[in-house]
Amino acid sequence: MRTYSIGQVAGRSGLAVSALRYYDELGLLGEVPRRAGARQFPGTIFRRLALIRAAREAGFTLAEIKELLDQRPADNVRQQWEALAARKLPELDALIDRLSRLRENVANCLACGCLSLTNCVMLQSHQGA
Amino acid sequence: MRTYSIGQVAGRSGLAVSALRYYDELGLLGEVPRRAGARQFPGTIFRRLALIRAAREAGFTLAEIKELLDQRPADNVRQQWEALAARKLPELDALIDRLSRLRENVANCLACGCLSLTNCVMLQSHQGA
DNA sequence: GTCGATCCTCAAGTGCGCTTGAGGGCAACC
DNA sequence: GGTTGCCCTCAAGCGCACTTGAGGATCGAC
Repeated sequence: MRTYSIGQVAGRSGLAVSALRYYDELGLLGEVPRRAGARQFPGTIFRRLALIRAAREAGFTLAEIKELLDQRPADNVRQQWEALAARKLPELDALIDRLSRLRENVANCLACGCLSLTNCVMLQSHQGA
Repeated sequence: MRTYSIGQVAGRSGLAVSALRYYDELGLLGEVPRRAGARQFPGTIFRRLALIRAAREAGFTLAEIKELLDQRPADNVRQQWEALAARKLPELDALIDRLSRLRENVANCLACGCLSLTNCVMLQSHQGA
């Protein structure tokens, strides 16, 4: 079974060597065998890293991802994932909504020159109590 | 002309006292008069803070906001703002797009139980070279 | 005149996800 | 056997936007 050095994994995955070591330190990469001290990653590392990246981009923290990955396959991985995803979906939705509104406001301000400070949407909608 | 203590400004604006002092330190609040050492904010501070908040939420850094606010009113504030907004709009759009796609993927994964690891969109679209 | 609330400064700490640097090792190639 | 290249650990640093803590001043009320 072919294995990969940390440099090779970095090259293929696009992650920095330091990031991989950091993930390993956090325990995100599972058991990583060593030969003469050097890490020897199995081919399955790429799928794992892809999952980590996808989860990161979806807004999960590394701690949450670890929590997820720590489940043994036999355990309730799926339930865990569903729980995390279900928790994150509304957050994602809210974020997208908020950003969309802001985008509108920024565009409006571009049009109105809101720093003239008279009737800008952004200013009005955020006025303190 | 009524003035406000830092605590009052914090209360009204929802910002922490420490954050206000931090903004002041960065020069975001302009000239703030003092009496016996204590800051005495004019009523206009709330509008200014609202602008700062709006800009922050739109993704501007405090440094960018300072750059913007440092322009004297007579200067090209409007040009500056337009430049910043124009620079930020595409970033906002890209971010919104990315998040929307992720939202879809997370929703799909929720449906497919992607951690069974066979044919998940998220995994496939992020597979390394 | 002293208590408590509020204010001040300055330095250091926090959280997250890494990166950087110092100091060192092993393995292969020439 | 020396050089190159990749690997290692451990500790510290970074960026951003703050927060926290130590140590101290000032004010009004009682």
